[in-house]
Amino acid sequence: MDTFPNGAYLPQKVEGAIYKRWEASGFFNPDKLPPLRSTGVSRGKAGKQKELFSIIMPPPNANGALHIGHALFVTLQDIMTRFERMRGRVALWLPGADHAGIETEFVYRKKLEKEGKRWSDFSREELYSQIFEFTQKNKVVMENQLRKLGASCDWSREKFTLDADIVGKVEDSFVQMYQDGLIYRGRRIINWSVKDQTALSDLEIKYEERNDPLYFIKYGPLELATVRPETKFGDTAVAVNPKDKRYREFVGQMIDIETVLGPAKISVIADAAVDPEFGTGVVKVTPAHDAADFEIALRHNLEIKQVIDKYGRMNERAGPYQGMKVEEARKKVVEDMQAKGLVTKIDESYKHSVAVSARSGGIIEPMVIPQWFVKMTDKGNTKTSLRDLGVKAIKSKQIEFIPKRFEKVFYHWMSGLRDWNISRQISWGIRIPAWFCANFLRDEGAARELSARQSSGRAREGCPPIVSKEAPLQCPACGDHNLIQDPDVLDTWFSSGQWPFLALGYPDGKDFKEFYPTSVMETGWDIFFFWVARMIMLGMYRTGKVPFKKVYLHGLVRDQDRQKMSKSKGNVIDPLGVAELYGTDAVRMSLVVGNTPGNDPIISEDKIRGYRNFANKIWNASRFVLIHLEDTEPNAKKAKLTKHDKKLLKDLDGLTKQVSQDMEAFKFHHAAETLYHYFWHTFADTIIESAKPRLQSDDEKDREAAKILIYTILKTSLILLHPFMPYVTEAIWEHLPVKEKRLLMIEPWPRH
RNA sequence: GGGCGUUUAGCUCAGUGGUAGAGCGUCUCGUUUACACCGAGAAGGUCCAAGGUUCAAUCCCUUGAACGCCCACCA
Repeated sequence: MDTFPNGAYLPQKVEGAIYKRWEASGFFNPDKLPPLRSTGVSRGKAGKQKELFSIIMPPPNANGALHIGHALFVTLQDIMTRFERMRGRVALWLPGADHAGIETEFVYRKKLEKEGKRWSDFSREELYSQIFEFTQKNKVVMENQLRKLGASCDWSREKFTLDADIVGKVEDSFVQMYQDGLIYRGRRIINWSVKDQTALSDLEIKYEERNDPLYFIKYGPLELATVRPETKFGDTAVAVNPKDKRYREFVGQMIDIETVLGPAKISVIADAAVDPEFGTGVVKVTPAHDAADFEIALRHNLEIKQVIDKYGRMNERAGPYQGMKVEEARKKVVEDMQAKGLVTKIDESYKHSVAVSARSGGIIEPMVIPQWFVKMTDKGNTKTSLRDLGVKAIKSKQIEFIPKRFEKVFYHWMSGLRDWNISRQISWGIRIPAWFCANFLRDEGAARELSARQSSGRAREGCPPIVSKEAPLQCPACGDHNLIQDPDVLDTWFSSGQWPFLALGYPDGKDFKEFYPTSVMETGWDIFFFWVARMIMLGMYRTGKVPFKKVYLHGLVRDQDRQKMSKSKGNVIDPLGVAELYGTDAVRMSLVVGNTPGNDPIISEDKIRGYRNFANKIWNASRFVLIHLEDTEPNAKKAKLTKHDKKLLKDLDGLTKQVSQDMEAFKFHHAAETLYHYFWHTFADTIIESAKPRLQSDDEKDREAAKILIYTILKTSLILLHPFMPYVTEAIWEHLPVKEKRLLMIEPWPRH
């Protein structure tokens, strides 16, 4: 028994070697799984149909170390995979890593800053290769961390979102969607992040409540309220509600107004979007810098006049205020208007929401800049309406959410879908496969001076963009040879939204044909819209099938005070650190027990310690059993089981059944807790205790019965516990006196 | 302004139309040779509130409260 030392279980001494043995066995690879021993039939053959299980790992961002949230998904997905493998399925868990465009670019910017270098010191190509190297290094670190956490994924199939074949397929999708009219180059109001110097999608911004003064300003005969007087240079109308009797006489008129730049004329329009209750019921319309105003401009064909530039400074239209930052200009404009007596009132108590970049916190300036958009809805065309495709996938029950309530969340979000801006003005990512000729660029530049309706509706005067995977030699319309590729890159979620089928080798790959649609997608609810909803829509569009049959959504790991863990708060639990300290199994158990789908789990070091104790309990109870076996399996023929023994073994079957049902129903928290309680308080505290005197009995048959009893229960318990606590169970399994023993990871799950 | 969720023991959470559950914590006892990362035992709950359905409600329905979250073109 020297390989099975006394005393405490020391995970640090066994985990590394065990993972190596698993990996070397090849059993992570579904192609290399051996037949099931119990039946002798080949794995996965139930009837003639192979029973497959597949799960695609949400690729972690290759820009840093894994955090506790990653440990949570590893635990849940590994539990599923190990369970399915043991019950005989051809189980594939496909790992990957994400280049994570904008996030990685920001991380790398900070890294450069720390090193005293500047982003602008490098060419685009230099930066790209530097960041590529950076992600490759991180990827290796992450892979080893995933190993440490016990992930039984098939490393031979690992994919990176920038692998050449993946990039090619993403470009194919772009081209296809362009041809289908699902992707278009559009001139619409977008979220411009001044700080980040890129456009962001609606999901990448958040709203912060601010207290800004509301200025009441004279506009000739009218008076209106605004928080942004500095944008008045971009006003192209004044709007009132069509039902508002107060202003009826002005609608359709040009009114004379006095401004800080002198007298001017502006038209008054009526639009239902104006709330007569707000302020004076009159609103200035600034289509270039306000999303609502842009919509109004579309309805009334107003001119779009940009007055703020990409750096958040006033442009030439602002006259004397040109070059000032927005905040500064606001102050000056108000002062000058006050001097002219144009400000009638200032409401200092006004509260409203301001859009900021969710990532950097920088202010969002709505602007009209040409971008690439994915059309989310297509009236009447259910084949190309991404929204219709997505809704259909859920309505038809081809996809089931766990927990179910996310169905409602999904429909709700889908109902309000707006077109998705997928171009980012950054370097790191998949470059947009579109080329522009001089004519195109001239035309797009000129379009800035056109009205909303003109620029969106008119036939192009210039050439269209050339959307193609390969660089074209010349513009087919004008013959220009000096084509430049669109400098922008794709939103990361555009590529990761296609991950399930891309990672499996769509459209011709063997894995794609075999494993798609995948069995389950397991991820956090925080990226439900970003990722899950888009995978569903893009999967349906591109492959005609759902990307997965079930979606299991876990929550955000929080600390004892329910706070989100973050480095700045200093409340993070480093999963690798605690795994080293208390053992991986303890960390995994603490992440799964008491954690129901869709809810945020709370984890503390105390909880982890509790399961460290449990691992130790398993270790020692096993040691006790093995000491009494003296290295041989107990002989059933010699044993005389009592009625009570038989009842206990029947209870064990009940446990197996209960746990199996829980696993199949994705109630991992319940299965884990049931096993914990059974092993410790039923098996160790009661059954082993009462077996002690019998193990000393003079009656050989009674002695043998006691051995059979505790050995049988131990064996079954180890199997059932293995998906949850793979290391300690495998470590003990090595010492069991089983003939022709193989790894516990492929031991058949008991019948139930 | 819409929508979603939560509310059960001191803490973290399960759970069921039929006498309320676990872990941790607390208290008492125990130096039993697998384990002190242990064992035996105990205390501790109007299951958020009110009303309804029912023979019976913590669970189903209605209304409300508190807390949390998501969505939204709040000038």
